[in-house]
Amino acid sequence: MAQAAGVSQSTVSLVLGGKWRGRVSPATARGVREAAERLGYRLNVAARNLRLGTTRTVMLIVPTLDNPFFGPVYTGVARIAARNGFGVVVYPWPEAARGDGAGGSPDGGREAADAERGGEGDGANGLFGGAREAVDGILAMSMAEEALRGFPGTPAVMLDSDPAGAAPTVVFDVAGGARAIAAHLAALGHRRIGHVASAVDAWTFRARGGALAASVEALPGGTLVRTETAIEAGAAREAAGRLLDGPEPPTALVCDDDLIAAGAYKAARARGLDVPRDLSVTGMDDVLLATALEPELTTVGLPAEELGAEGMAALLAVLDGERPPACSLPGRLVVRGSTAPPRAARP
Amino acid sequence: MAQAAGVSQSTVSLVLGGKWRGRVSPATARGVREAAERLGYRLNVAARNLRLGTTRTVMLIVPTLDNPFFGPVYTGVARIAARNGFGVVVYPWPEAARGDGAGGSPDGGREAADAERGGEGDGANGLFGGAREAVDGILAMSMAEEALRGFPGTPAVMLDSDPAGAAPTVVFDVAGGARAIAAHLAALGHRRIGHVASAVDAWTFRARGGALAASVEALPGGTLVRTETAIEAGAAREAAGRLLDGPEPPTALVCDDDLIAAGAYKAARARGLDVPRDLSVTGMDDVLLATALEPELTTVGLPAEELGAEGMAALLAVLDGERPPACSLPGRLVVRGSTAPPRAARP
DNA sequence: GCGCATCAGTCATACGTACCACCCCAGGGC
DNA sequence: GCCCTGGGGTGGTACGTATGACTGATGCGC
Repeated sequence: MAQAAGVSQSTVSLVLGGKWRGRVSPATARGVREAAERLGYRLNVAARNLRLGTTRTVMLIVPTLDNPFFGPVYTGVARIAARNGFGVVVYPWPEAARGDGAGGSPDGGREAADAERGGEGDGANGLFGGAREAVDGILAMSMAEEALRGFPGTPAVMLDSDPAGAAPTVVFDVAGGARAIAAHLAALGHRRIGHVASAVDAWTFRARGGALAASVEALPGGTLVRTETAIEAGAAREAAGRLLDGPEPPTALVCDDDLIAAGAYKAARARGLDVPRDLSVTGMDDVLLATALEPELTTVGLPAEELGAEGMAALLAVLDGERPPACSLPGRLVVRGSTAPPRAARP
Repeated sequence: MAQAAGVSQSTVSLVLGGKWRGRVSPATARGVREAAERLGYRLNVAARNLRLGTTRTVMLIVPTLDNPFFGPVYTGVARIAARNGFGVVVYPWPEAARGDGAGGSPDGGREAADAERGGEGDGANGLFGGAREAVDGILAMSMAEEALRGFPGTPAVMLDSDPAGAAPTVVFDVAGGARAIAAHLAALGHRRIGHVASAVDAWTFRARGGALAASVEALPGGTLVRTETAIEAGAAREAAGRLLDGPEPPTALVCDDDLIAAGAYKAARARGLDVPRDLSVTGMDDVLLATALEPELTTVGLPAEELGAEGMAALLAVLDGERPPACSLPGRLVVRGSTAPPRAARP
């Protein structure tokens, strides 16, 4: 390439690296670029990374791609990253989110494959997957801190995760959201409230449940009945059904997220209950589904894109050697058609 | 590190790289691993990538993270990749999917940022973002082939994209799915059918629309009325409404995906029409939403995970220098509660 | 005409790994 | 005692880039 352009390798690096101003004449620079274009030559990323000791790329770890909620989070991250010359790569890591294998390396089945090919645990830590590990920083969304153990020494910020940990965090004020829902239902006259909780063992759900329980119990005459549900379709419906079929069924169901609320709708319909006349239902997250349901769902909207942006900003601070303060973003109660006064409170 | 373990750098590389069997004694190998553990030492990924000229990582490009449909696709890709010692990284690239900027580099705002910092287009092609570009192969989901222009020379397989292109493809048989829906509605007695099409200009939607139109027009007395909708919430409702408010409204609405179908439900309800008694509605994709709706949606389930797995297998073949044959995966019509004979056909 | 500054570019080196070629040593056959 | 073999390990080099130190040429002030 260098001789194709009639210059030295240094000059090629200068030009293609974009820092030629004042060192290389515009004419020469143009010549180099044209030669590169002609030959389809591009700078070798691995060599650059090695030389610079940096990749200017961060990794966003998410529990799954099945949840559209992470879309806007990525958007926020990518926006701030781009503005600062960073790239973003997404790494879905369900094992870490579920807790199994969170202590291990981020290789998932790779180690198994390694062993299969005769490795029998030699490498000890996952060695394959260059690009995935070659990042300057990590944003871990809805994860336990153990998830970071696979990346010792890599700067990290936790999103929507327990702020009590060692790593800096940016979280939603999910407790505030839960309190807002409780206050809304209390104002409508509800006292006997059901909580259809997510079975996922994550800080965000623990925090929602805790705040909800505290709010309801502080209510005169308030009682909370609780059940858990997996995310599989149908499971939420069954779980909500358990509460509705119990003695003294609740007049309102608070669901840990919007998808669970959809299950609650179906449980209500199956029992001939009208939402919201016979049963109020609330969700959390305000994803597209919330307005696709009939009636539209009362829920708490969480600023997902802002979370991503704040998280990336915090990570940039960490990379600059600073220690960003913990950050909590408030949600917003969105009252739609799924909540109303309980039957008994009406004339 | 080498002297900490009392061996040469070569031996460290051998041991940590996992190919020491027969070259290093087990005792020495253990010593090296212990020293590495003690020092928190790990092999440098960038150096390895440079030396080997490979990263054993592939990139899955998706149009957006907002759509849960891509979750299972990733799962399928990751499964096959892991089995073969490859890592997978996800790169959401909305600009490419929309067609604007598809001819450019995969840098999105990065070039803008570059210019901002004084680059004024010098680098020409995106130079930042080491990890994102350092991949051995690309799987591009629901993309136009132009999206690959940003990665000249990188082996690629297109998923759910126009099979007429130069790159190998793995697609859903969306045309077959559309025909199955048309046949189902025809069997129920529907003749006047509305098509609420996605405004996204992608092969998959063009193929759906084309097959549907052909099927309906082949029907004795069959007519198809068509409208387009954006993905924004509410837009689908409005679009469906346009068809329902026209002269001689259709007795069935075929929607390009499940989310659009949810909008159609709302349009029907707003007009006092019962689904499926007054109006049949169908979707496509069979995402979770399909069973969250009431009534549950008749739709076509697409084998998303299988698509990912087949795609990754095809990419591995390409990396081996082979030329995998085009592959088309059939969908499966799932008849649920949203379709029924039209009113006129009933006694 | 001379010294000095500036411009345009090159040289040489280091980044950390993988692996070929080599070396050393112990043991064994004869 | 000598050659051979093979196991166990090391030396040295190349991968392609970025960059500080250096060089040669040109222009300019005096």
